[in-house]
Amino acid sequence: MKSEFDLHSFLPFLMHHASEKLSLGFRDIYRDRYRMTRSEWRVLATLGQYGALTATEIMTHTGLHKTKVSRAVFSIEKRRWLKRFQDENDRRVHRLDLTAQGKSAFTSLCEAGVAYDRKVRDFLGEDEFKRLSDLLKRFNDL
Amino acid sequence: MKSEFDLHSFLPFLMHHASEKLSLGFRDIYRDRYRMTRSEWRVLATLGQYGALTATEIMTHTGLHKTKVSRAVFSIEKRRWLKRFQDENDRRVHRLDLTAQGKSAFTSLCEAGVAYDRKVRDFLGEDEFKRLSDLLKRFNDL
DNA sequence: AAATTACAGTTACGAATGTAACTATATCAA
DNA sequence: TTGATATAGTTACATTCGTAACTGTAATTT
Repeated sequence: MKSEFDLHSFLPFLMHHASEKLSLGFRDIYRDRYRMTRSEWRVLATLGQYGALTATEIMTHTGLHKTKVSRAVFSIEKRRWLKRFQDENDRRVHRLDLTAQGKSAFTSLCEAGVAYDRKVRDFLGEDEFKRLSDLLKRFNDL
Repeated sequence: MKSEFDLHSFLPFLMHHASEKLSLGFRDIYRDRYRMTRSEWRVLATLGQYGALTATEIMTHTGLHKTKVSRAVFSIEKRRWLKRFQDENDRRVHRLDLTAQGKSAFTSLCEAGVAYDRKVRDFLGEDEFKRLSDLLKRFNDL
């Protein structure tokens, strides 16, 4: 069976592999250090970076499905890494804010993130790294 | 809380987003057309491209975990898209080969794949597309 | 040859996921 | 105001997933 199609050159396949390699490399860090899942890491990172947000705002920042956000928030709350505050004007909404412990975990993982970033940057080279970042951003408009 | 870390510029995050966008675009096709999962599509594509293989060979080609391969093979077999042949020399091993129906599904999805590829190529531009492919391939060595 | 180790592939089980339904609240329209 | 519709977030349920244990066979060691 022959065809002009080659799985190993198929961009979704290539991209997925590179993406997994990259994601898992960093996942090892937050998993081993704090037993966190990817959703939890993303929620933590978003709250750490932007301060208090609602679950919906976290969704739009991270692209996570609302059930994932809900579960990740619950799990982070259980660790006492965040507190909820009911919104005064809209009682459906909870403001979510990291505690000191949550911030400290965020800071620690940020450092790891920067280090990981540097490692990848060194591997690819500064120019290629930048080029790749820019290219990937274009996919938002696909 | 401020930091030099920005989730939206973090390569694992960027890459994952681009990857999902790309993968899901194509997944719609094999899912709607044949109700297939990603693992099933990959196994089909690999068998279609390389002819009869063992489960282990499929693993190395696709990077899928062996349980995923096992389940995908089982599911494709149930559709009668592949047949198993026990290896003469090693009875642990099964040679897996697509049936005419399997090949026909593969051919149909290949065409869709080539079309999808062209669409992405047009979107990115020929040069950028090539550059991205090359860049992604480098991640195998990370 | 018997015992041990390695390997191909499957299965069991708990964890994570996605869809859809749900609760509670807010907004809009008549 | 009341009734209909929309939204924030959670929960239930079925599916999928990954890890580890398992089965059967082959290869290696003693």
